[in-house]
Amino acid sequence: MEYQQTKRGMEIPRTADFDLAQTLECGQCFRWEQDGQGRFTGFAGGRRLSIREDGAAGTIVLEGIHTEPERAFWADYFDLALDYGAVRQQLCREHPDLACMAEFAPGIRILRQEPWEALCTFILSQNNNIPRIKGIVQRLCTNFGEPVGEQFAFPAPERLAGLTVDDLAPLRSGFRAKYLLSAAQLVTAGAVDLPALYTLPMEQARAMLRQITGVGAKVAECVLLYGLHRLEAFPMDVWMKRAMQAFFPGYAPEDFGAYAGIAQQYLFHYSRSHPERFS
DNA sequence: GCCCAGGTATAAA
DNA sequence: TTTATACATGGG
Repeated sequence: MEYQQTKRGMEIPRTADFDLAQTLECGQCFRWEQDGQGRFTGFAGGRRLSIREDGAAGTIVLEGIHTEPERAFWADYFDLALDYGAVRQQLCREHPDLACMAEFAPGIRILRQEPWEALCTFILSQNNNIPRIKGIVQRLCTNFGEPVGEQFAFPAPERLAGLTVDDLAPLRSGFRAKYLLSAAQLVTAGAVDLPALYTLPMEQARAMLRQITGVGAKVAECVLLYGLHRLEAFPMDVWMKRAMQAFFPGYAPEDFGAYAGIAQQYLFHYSRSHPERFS
């Protein structure tokens, strides 16, 4: 996706392929907040960003982004190199029943988040709601992360590996605290090799993640999709199982191919928009 | 107060 | 291999 540089920062076209709210509020990330005017401020990779739509200019503005390394970082984070419009068309062509569903989240993009942060946040997400997950993640950063300007970076696994459940009490994360420690310990010890997950065959990658206590099928799939950008991953929860049975009987996730994760998002948002069809 | 959250570990069928 | 329950906590 092309961009232009202006006084305000980096600007990219506001097309149907990139919707900030759909992308940042869909439950794939937990460190973005919207102010009253549609401006999202978030934190990733030790960097802070405010991003908003400018309807008049027809652009999405990455405010204050003026250097090449910053541009490169956020272009990668928002996955600007992938043509989501083309992917959407391909998916809808191969699976016609997806066409009407894609209308409910056409501008969603799969962020390239850091694997460790995604692992932790999806462990925290289980049997939980987004507002509270955000609160726990914020307390995790302020209590154990390195200060970066006025914010705090996400704490490294080594920082957490030596802690106890009692140490994590300030997070108020409940039963998930012990899961967080299991993840930190296995990652620090090397039993869970996060960089290897980028290229390992999916089944091996899943098995590696599931060594962690508290990482089941759903969390492992979320980590692979949202943390490793393995777009063939297909997080399967109760809703998704019902949606699959209702609309794609006999389908397996892998039938959606290399972009199953994006198809999953269309299906998920569609099913959430039509709860009456699943009662 | 009550219900529930994009689950998982564990113990029974 | 499938089905029930506890789990910690707090948002709505």
